[in-house]
Amino acid sequence: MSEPTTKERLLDAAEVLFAHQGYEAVSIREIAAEADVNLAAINYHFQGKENLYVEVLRRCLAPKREKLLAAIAAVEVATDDKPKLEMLIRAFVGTHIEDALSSPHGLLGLHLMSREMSEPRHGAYVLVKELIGPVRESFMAHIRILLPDTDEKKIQMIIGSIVGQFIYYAMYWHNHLNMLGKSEEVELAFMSLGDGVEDYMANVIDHMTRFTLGGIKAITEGGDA
Amino acid sequence: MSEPTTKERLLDAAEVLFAHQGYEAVSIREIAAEADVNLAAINYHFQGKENLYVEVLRRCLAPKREKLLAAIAAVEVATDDKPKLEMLIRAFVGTHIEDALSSPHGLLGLHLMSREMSEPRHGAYVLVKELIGPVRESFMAHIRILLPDTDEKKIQMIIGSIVGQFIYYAMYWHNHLNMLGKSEEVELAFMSLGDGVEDYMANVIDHMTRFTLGGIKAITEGGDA
DNA sequence: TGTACATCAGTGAACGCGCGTTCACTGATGTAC
DNA sequence: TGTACATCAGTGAACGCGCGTTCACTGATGTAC
Repeated sequence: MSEPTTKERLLDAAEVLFAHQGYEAVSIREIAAEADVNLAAINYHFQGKENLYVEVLRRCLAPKREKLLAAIAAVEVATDDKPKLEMLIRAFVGTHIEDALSSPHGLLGLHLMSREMSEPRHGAYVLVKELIGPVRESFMAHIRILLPDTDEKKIQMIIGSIVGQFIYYAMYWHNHLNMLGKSEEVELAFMSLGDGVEDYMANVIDHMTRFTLGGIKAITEGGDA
Repeated sequence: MSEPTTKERLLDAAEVLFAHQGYEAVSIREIAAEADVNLAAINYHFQGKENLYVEVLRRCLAPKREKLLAAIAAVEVATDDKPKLEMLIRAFVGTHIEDALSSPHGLLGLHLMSREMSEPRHGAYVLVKELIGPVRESFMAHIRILLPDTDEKKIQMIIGSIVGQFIYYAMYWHNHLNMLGKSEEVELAFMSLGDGVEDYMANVIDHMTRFTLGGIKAITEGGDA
């Protein structure tokens, strides 16, 4: 492949920095230095820091959306003799976790979702809605079919419980990585983290799938209230 | 009561601002203006913005810890003919949610926990460990007794699932409030929010208790893996 | 083929602003002798 | 009781710094005639 253009190098550098430190904590001087590019090039190519951020997000949320939609759709065509609800939950949770922990792209997307959750600032959150919204719709549609007698409110709460969990578990891993570098005397580790990222992901996916299925069962089988 | 001192007014103003906007987004000029106090008074009384933040946190996390420890302890002395696990979960989740949504104190504490989760910056997170750590220990000890044959790893994951959920639900409400003011055309509302904060809290506590109990059942009754 | 002009990627230096912080100061209250 | 000094809460103005952004510019490539 040919060597990346200035614009691409800026996007690459910005992605890593934003993913690890968040929007405000990164200065465009850092980004320019990391990309080995002139400071003014950022404004030349992106007309400002904000817009660079949006472009970085667009570039990392789009593949995430495709992966998730594909994973959800794959459940549809699976053989009928397996419990579809479990497959659906595992596909949704697994794809999210793996995407978030396997690449800076994924980490950034997650960081953003988490960030927008606690402070929905700039136009960035419109992007989140735009790119992640369809995934949510698709997932909800499948859940509705698999849990036909469950009212909308319960379904929304179930999804809230799932999203809350995986954001927490993914952020937990992310912090673990960050803390390793700083090596202060304090330990963040509430949970043991398993043996490497592969091990951690497998544990989390398995736990979340079982826990969530149990939760759904408890929510849907009782009387409505 | 006597009129609050300059120091107290600074703490009060800083608490509200930090709780709603986070640490970096608030300038000490805003705080001083809101407290109707001279700018330099912040450094006179607190030797810097960072330390003011820490003092605000200390003031709001300490009562939170006491409430939570009391709620957990209350389960211990309850009559024996009720399911203790459900009481414990409900007490933990309910106290957290109610504290977080009923006062700026609580909201700030939650915001911090969430913030430290995604970016464990300054010494503030040491405070979180110090003040919230004992709550976690107490909760875990009770869980261990109620689920005697469950290994430590599973218990840690269960707590992760609980904490992830309530941070998500509390932040969701918080964002809802923030968005109301801005009134952009976009809607944040993935979930319907119920009729006021009382209604929302009741719904969330009920949902989370049932969902979590179901999840715990599913995790603990199957074979180990 | 040669000249004139337009477009475009990239550059170096500076600008203006808001930030947290500092400093010399005031005026009131308390304390020692 | 009176004087001298120390302590303390609070003040107004300025400082230095890093930030995102702007501006005039260069040099290379493409296009028209």
